[in-house]
Amino acid sequence: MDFKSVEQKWRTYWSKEKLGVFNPKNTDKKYYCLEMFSYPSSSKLHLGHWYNYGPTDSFVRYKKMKGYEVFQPMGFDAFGLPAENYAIKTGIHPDDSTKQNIANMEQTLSEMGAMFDWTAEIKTCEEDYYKWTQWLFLKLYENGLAYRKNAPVNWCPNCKTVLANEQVVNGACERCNSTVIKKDLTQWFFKITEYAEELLTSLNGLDWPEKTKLMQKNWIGKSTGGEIEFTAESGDKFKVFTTRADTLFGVSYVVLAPEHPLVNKLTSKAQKKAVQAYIDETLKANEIDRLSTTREKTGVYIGHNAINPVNGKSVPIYISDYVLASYGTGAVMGVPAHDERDFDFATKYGLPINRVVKGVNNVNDDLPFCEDGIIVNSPEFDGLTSEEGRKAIINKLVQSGAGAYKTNYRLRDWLVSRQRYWGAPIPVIHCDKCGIVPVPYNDLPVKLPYDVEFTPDGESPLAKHEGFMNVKCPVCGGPAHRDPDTLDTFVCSSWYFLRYPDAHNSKMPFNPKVINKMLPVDKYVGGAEHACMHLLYARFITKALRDMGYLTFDEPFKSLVHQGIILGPDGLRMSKSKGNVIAPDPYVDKYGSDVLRLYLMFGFSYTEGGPWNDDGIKAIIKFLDRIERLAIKLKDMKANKNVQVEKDEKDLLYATNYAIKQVDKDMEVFSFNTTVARLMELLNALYKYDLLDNKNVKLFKNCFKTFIQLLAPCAPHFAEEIWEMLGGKPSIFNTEYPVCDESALVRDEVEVAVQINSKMKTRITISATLTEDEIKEVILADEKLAPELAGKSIKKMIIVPKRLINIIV
RNA sequence: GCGGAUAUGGCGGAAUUGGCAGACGCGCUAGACUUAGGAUCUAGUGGGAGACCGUGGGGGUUCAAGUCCCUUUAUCCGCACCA
Repeated sequence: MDFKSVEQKWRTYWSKEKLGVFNPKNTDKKYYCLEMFSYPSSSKLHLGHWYNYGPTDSFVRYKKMKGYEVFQPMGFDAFGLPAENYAIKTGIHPDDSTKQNIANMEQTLSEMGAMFDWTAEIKTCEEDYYKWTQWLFLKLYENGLAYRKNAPVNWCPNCKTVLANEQVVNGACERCNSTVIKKDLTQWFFKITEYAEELLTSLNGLDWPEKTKLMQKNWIGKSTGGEIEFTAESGDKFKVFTTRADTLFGVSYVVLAPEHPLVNKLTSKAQKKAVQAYIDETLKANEIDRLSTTREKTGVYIGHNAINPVNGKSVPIYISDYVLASYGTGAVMGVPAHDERDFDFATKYGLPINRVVKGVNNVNDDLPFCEDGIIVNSPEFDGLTSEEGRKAIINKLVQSGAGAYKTNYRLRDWLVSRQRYWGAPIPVIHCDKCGIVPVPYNDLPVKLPYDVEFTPDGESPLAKHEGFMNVKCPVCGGPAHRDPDTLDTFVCSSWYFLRYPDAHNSKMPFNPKVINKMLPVDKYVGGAEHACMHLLYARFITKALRDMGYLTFDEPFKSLVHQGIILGPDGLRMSKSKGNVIAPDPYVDKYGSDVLRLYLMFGFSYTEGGPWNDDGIKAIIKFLDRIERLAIKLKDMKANKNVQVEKDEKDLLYATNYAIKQVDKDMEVFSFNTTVARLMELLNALYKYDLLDNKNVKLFKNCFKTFIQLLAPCAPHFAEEIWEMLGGKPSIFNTEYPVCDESALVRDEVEVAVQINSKMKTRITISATLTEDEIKEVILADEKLAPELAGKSIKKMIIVPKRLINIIV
């Protein structure tokens, strides 16, 4: 088959017939299947795109044949850092390079032959999209969900620029190799923590991979405990958060994060120098290192003490980098006897280690003992369990005003400011008189100016652009300036699924009437690397918009699937530097897009992925060749008068209906490799039937046509061509999906395994309808088993219907 | 470090969820057909002469474990400014 012209022919046909275009009249039968849109990083699709979009398109085509009105949109997550870096390197404007990349990707996406609804395409860098991203920002601001505060950024003192974590290599700037430090900037945050509890609890109702739900759960990191107020000798008060209030009597020191606001004030003169040196060092460390439990604990005494509210004891205040300003209160109490990190710390700095919990029932309670137990050395609380003690101690502190119950989340508010050009400008104006003034809705979008300079010299191109920066205050009319920052691209992707069903609305980001019918997304398919960020942000935005009254659903993605990762032939992640990148295009050129798609479906477990291997391609080519040969043969086969349905025909019908049933089941759960395996089995059965002299041609042809229908979602161009060759009316995707005839699957006899003492002995074929007693009779009469059973008494017989019999002697 | 996952023939991968391990395919072996074969068709293919042994290693539960429990090793993914 000349696949090039065939594939072109059918793509043209599909496009003419608007096969992929959603018909809103059928919204009641809608199936919204969404693949994560791609970043237009280069001009070509890589295998990862193919792996995400190809098999998922087969799923969508399968759903279409099952009678759904499918909606499968595609777009581009077009803002982002790489385009800007590329501009700095080459001078090519991000707008130009991005648009060029998108045009190329659209071309290759169309060659894939996926049934995307291009009429709903989105590009996040276009004004008619980012206008609404800005609208979203203003809505969140209006509802108290966007606020400003100081937060550290990676700062390269040499380039005078903010760096992404990715651009920091071993603590140094990737460009100039200077040591990167943390620098505080006032930045915008979204208050995702306000939804922490709901984001956690409503995970339960989602049809998502369990591991993804678990990762989000851990990421949100709920812990319950108390906030306890210590008073410094200076009179300043600060709180610590703890889940182990039961160990409060064991506190031998407290630790503030080096960034804690009180550090400067409380540090004694004598310790100033040491403390400052430690803080400077901390600014260089990244968070992963700081939280490492095996890293040696370091810290500095600040020359000031604090009073433990429960017993009035004075304990030293330290700073240490293992305490993070961003979690809890930025201060912790040190209980060396019952916490490993505190134990290490106390051992190193010679601090007292006071046991206040004992293990029960002879458990090994060597220190540090971090489990719950019985309280000791804590006057009126001795003898309580840890559980009771936590409550009793917090209750006492509540009365004295020095403590409170507190639920803490590891989840932090979402920092959305980026000191960069290529993103959606933050629609806010700063006025000396009026303060922060949101840009009026009528003035949206705040357009990104095109005429900017890209130099790696510090300030972002927007901050230097006077025409952009200088504006009149919308309130007082006085001189004011724009916010020079742009929004994190995760903001753009946190609501794009809401835009697709109403992509051309120029009055609103979306019409609630439309999208409340079209959403939630029925199936979302994309990489597992998004488990904690994108997927959490999208859930948050959905809930926020719901609470503002725009949406009537609580969750954006009802059902979620992660595809795996295709590795290089060496089993390692593909990368240019390793030289193991496999490009899809040569395969598409040589064998066609159906072959590549089918191989991706057959050669891997979809959710696992794995190393690329050329040999697998051959299997697919052979498979399609076999189909085509049989089709050509069948085409000229004249219907005969033989309409018998005997053993061979029954076998063929069994194979056909078994395939219908299994393929249906496997497609539904994205088990594409077994889908193709079942199709190969059916083809083998068809070939076997073809060997017979005396065939029922009509039945043969019908089974083959059913086979082609089952194949169609997986090899769409090829199947259309064969379908047409056999006199079928295109498009095959408008035909009804085959229905399994269960009666063809009923077997009179079944083969069961026979074990003696759980060891496989033999297999016997018995009638499928036998009762347990009858089976026992048959077994005992079986001559193969007689010698095995001779002289032994049967203790027990375990019968698993239609599968196995285990005789215990 | 923390969080999440994975490990099955020479290879990619199956296994109705505790019930015949290795579906389907690649590769390999033999045969058929052919002027020819890196095409096609047919048959075989976990290891071992064998009793038996086999799902990363060790231990356990069970009539029965790839599947459940404990423990251990290796590899991969994410960690909040890559998207």
